[in-house]
Amino acid sequence: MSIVDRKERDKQIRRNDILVAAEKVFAARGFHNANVSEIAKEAQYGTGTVYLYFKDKEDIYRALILKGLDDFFASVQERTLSLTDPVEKLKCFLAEKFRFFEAHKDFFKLYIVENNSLQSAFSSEREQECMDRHMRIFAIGAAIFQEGIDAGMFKPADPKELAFMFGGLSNYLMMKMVFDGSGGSIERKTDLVMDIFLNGCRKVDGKTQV
Amino acid sequence: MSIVDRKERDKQIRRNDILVAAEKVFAARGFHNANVSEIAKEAQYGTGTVYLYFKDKEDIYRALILKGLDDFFASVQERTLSLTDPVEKLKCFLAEKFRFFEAHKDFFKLYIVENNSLQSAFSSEREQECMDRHMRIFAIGAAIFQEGIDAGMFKPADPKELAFMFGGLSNYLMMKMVFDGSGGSIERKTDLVMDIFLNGCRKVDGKTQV
DNA sequence: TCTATTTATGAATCGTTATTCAATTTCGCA
DNA sequence: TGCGAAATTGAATAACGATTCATAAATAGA
Repeated sequence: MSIVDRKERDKQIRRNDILVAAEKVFAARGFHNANVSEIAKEAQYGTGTVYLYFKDKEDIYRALILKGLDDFFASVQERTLSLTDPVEKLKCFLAEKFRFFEAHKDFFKLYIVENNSLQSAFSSEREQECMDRHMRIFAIGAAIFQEGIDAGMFKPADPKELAFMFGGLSNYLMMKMVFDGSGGSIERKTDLVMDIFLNGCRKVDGKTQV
Repeated sequence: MSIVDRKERDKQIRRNDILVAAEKVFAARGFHNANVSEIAKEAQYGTGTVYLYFKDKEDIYRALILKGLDDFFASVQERTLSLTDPVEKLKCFLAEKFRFFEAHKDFFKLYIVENNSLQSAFSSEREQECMDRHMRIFAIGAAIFQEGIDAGMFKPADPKELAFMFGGLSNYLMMKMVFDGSGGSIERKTDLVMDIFLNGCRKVDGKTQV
């Protein structure tokens, strides 16, 4: 058994080496400009070896997105579950999003920047898997808004729409941060987004309040 | 003169035919998957003809973005200039954004979805022109927030950051609308975004208010 | 109408790169 | 150590598609 086990484990290690290299190369040059031999070289393998672990170039990309989303989902789930207050949950979700993507900037680039433009071109079996993971994460946000609405804390609105906009708001702030390094600490960005999304940017004293 | 003029005018017409075709093809298949002969066929010209009007494939794409942004800028500028109240300006800007992109969905796909992933790969002379136009539009938003802050209507904050997030919020709602047709009327979407961004999604009666 | 000039064409070229595969190396085992 | 199986390799293949260019069509002016 030990030998079979080790082989399997080594296989996973090699597979992972390739994924790590691919993430770097894809993020640096974009899906279309990255080439497989480049990924292989980065991972210190021969070009053909890559094809022992992945069906084709797209398969590498999908596996990468899948792994990233699974990791993100797991970490959000773990931190969010113990909380009950919707506002706290939302804040925790957001902070984790900033933390995770700041720690995985390459993944962020792939996921937010590249992914959209690839959707249309591809339709592998994995495509659906990726979409499932994406929706699962989206659903966390939508559920929190639903809870908040039910609890009378948030205005009645379509929770999916809210989750969508909340995601957009935070993604854009993250983009700014990933590309030009601005935005300040995770704490600051979290508070900023929470404040805008929950309270708005309108000043609330006296006559300017509507 | 008349002959020279006509030639020039015809040239512009042909150039525009190609741009119209390219917008359609790029939006449908993405920059990398679209091919030039496809664009030529869509425009009812031979492949080589395209190269009489554009330097290369990227040049077509850039010209498209440039034209779209110029049109958008002009229409926003025109409608916004006469207003004085920052909130009204913002609302007008947003409504125009929804109106414009809803009328030019293909352009929206190119600009929002494709553009990000192409930034890194390209660096033509036109690239800078596109970025200039982009910044010019962004500046309109940032200026409105600045005015609002100065007038004491908005919370003191970095107007650029606000403009960025405001853009993200509305883009995401637009994406939803462009891709699955949801979101309701322009009026409704505008009000939704304005309300969230200005007042937040928190319910403001009694104990739930902080 | 006829020639010169401009414009259009799409087949051929050329470069690129994903993918394959025959040859080689490594590994497990006796 | 030596044999067969499994894994690795990177050069060769094959497909694709941007760009060019020799040829043809259209046009302007005489």
